[in-house]
Amino acid sequence: MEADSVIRALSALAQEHRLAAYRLLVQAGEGGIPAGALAEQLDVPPSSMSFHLAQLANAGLVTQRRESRSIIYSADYAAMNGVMGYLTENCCGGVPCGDSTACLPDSQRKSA
Amino acid sequence: MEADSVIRALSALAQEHRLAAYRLLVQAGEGGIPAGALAEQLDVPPSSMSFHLAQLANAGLVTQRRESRSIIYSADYAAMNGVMGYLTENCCGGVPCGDSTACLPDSQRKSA
DNA sequence: CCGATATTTCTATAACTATCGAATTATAGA
DNA sequence: TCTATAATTCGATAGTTATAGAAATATCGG
Repeated sequence: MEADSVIRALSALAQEHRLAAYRLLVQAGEGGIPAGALAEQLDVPPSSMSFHLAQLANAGLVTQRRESRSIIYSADYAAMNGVMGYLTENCCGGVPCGDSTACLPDSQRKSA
Repeated sequence: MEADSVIRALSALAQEHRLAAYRLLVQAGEGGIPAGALAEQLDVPPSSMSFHLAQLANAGLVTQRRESRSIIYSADYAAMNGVMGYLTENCCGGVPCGDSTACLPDSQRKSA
């Protein structure tokens, strides 16, 4: 992962409504949440929500799929892990440290 | 950790020079790096670097200490871990997942 | 105290970002 | 096709952030 895409991801998350939406999506898992439901839960007008979701999608943090009239957003865990890995890379001056940052939905988990 | 301080931390990191500076500090460990050395390594004018370091400090991501004429900045690992924990909280819809995000310098490590 | 070094604060300007109503596009059911 | 629902794009405005030179502050050695 390179600096530029990490910056886009961090910028995307650095906003009240987007951070809140993203966390709901992270917690929702693979099923995702439709745009309208996010707008309602966060009490943000649909056009604003759409703007924010577009930023998250553009940053690669979420994916979208149409399902009938709804557009369902879900968190992309790989992107999140990439960002966290970038931040902790070679941390602590070479001292070994427990920086295993990993969060995967069931389907992407390596069978142990 | 609450939303507001996480947003400040993410905003602080969502900028080319600050992200680069922060990573150098993360890698430098507890010894830290003086402001001038960061400005030089990143090829940023001192006044701009100072502005950016102030943002990182304000977000709680770095600490500063004076040492003779220099001001030495170091990464605050606890803050970084707080941010990552906030992002991954309750991830993956309740499915247990390896989201142990932790990065500590030697001195803050719990003796196992 | 003086000159040199290290860094910050001030100031102005340019560029970017958020907001949200209105208009538009896409889908579904009768 | 008509109507309702779901979401996005457009457009104007307000607010925030980055930039970097010049001036100010702090520290050190002699």
